[in-house]
Amino acid sequence: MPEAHPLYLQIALDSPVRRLFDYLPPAGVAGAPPPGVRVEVPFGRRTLIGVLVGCTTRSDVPASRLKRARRLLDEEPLFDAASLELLRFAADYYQAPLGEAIGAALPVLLRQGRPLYATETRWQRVPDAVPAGRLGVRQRAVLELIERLGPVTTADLAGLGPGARASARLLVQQGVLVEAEDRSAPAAATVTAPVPGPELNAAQATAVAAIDAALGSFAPFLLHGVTGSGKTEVYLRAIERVLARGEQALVLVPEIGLTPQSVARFQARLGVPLAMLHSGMGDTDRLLHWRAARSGSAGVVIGTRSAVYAPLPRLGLIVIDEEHDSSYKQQDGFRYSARDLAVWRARRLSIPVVLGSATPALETLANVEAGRYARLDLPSRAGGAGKPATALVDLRMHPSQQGLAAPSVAAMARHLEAGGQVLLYLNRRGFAPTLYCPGCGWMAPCDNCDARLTVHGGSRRLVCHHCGASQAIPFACPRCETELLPVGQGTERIEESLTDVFPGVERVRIDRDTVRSAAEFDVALEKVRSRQARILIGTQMLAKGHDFPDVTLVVVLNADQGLFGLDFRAAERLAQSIIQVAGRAGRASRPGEVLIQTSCPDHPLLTQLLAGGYDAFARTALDERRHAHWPPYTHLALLRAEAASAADAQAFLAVAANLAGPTLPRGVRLLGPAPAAMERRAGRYRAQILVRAEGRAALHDLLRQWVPRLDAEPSARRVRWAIDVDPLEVT
DNA sequence: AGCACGCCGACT
DNA sequence: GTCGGCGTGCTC
Repeated sequence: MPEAHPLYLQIALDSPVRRLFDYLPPAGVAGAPPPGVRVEVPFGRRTLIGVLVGCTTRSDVPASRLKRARRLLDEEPLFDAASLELLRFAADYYQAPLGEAIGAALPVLLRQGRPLYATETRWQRVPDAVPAGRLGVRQRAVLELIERLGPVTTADLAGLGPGARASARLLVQQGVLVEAEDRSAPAAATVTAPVPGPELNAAQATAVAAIDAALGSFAPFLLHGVTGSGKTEVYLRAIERVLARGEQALVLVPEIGLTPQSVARFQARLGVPLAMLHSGMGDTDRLLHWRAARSGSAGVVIGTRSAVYAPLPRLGLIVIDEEHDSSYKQQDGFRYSARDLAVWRARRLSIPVVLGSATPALETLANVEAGRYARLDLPSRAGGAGKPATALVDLRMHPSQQGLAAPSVAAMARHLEAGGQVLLYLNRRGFAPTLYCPGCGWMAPCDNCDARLTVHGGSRRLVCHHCGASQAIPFACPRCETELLPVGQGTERIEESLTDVFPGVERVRIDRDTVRSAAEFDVALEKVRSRQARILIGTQMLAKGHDFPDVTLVVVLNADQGLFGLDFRAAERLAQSIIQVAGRAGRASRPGEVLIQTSCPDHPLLTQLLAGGYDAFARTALDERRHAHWPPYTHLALLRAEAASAADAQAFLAVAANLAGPTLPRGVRLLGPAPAAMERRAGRYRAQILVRAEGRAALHDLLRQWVPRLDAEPSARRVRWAIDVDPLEVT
């Protein structure tokens, strides 16, 4: 019978083609399946699994070229309407194919076609079917078991010993048994008695009350509290209220912050089943936890960036811990900000969202300033530890000896003498950042990048921190044969020089070279906690999340690196690092001390930070941003291109600039095309156009016309290009 | 992104 | 003669 109305399925496919694809419904499917179900379709010469996002009776593609979908994989949608809307918004906002956004939201195994629900195989008799030939012992045993119990599961068969499953399969082949996949009952949720939390201080109680009063409506909060002020306790109390209403909570944490200990703390305090979503988990685990979130059996989901898409049928609160953390922005492929999408999701669902940080992003502070977010302050450190005394060490007056100025060494001696631990922070790994020839001025360059090679002593190699290339350290200058000199300080060199400065004092270095896995991190942390190590040397890794209760002195070895960064966010990042790393000091009863080594002690950023803390710094920095027309007072998108030749990349961007149109939307400007700060990287030449807009709507008006034109542009195929909306780095 | 087709160099 | 290099083009 011919169909009365043609019905086409609009399918989102995880393919870089920024388009939906129309298909005829699978054979035997009548009516419109619900959006959100997975569909297996032929695509070119391959078979892909996509997600149905809508049905239509008209298609731009001639009917003769439409293929028929193979089959539906689901009876019910994987995403509810609100989740699908979030994904549509994300794809539109970040100019990504919807299929790519959906791909980010789905566990790998579901993308590969694994069933939505956990299933269990059951075997049962085919009525009246008789075995064709003689049966083996094991096959008879299987049939007898089914005679007694009815349909049996794998677990039942296991009692018959090994090989019972194979026997059952043989019987299926003979037509005596049939095999069915049944939805298995979800594993019983483990519920423990909640452990009561500590007494709240006044500020904490106020914060909890404010969040509690907002439950059931959209209300964004900035929970601003210094390290150790008890933000987590506020999250926990707020989540308790949410759970009491029969709702679920979503907690986003930075990549490094999701440790078994922090999950265990949530689990113990709340006493509800908790799902965890983390990129480090195996595919099977991820699927199990995703299912627990979707079924509602998990009361709380705690996860990193991609957990913002977790399916939560009764979501009542979102928490974003360390909201300023850059790991919330995906830096490749589908470049979304989990923090910003979380706020959007909260608005869509009319629920509160809590952004916690000791060093909020300037964007977030601007939202507070504009009255869009309510601010909740946790001023004092829980446990009453005082603010650390912070001072600058002027490197012009006290030249550093192997990275350490005399006042820093004296302070270290004092704190070690008093039984404290010392933390040295230097955001530069390796032995020395340059290998220099005093004879002719040559500095070992990377062959593939516009960068110098870093000297690594441990491996006795020169390593490029941008492309990963490495080579043996040359014995002498290749140009003039003079003996070469490592110049500058890396964490490795600092650690080595401490042998002379503090002989016999045990130390531990924590950076990507010494700590490659979570297990190694735990070993290093244990050395610190057990006080076996007295001095810690480390990079950014040390500034995030982990507490070092016995550290009483923090030395920031080189603040100058961040003072003159090319990126407009360099100062913000430096201030955040300093405050975060300083927060590691003096957590216990002992007062902490922080020293910041710099050649520019008069730099306003540093003086502001010292005199008025992060808030004072932020006010100044926001003023500067306003005057310089940077975010959060403007909105950015970055079109990056890279190609084997500099000319190709530049040529494409010149075409791209023209494609933006003779008249740009009001308030929109194109800055560039210009070469990237490091033009050559990993052997490819990079260039970019920065789009700056007064208003977000105007920016997106441009992007929605521009990006499809770039897609259609033939010369675009000669380069790799990508668009980054709200980029974190613009250099 | 895959996966084809297609048109020019070094090997059995 | 053909194996295979990666340029160009398409996927409902």
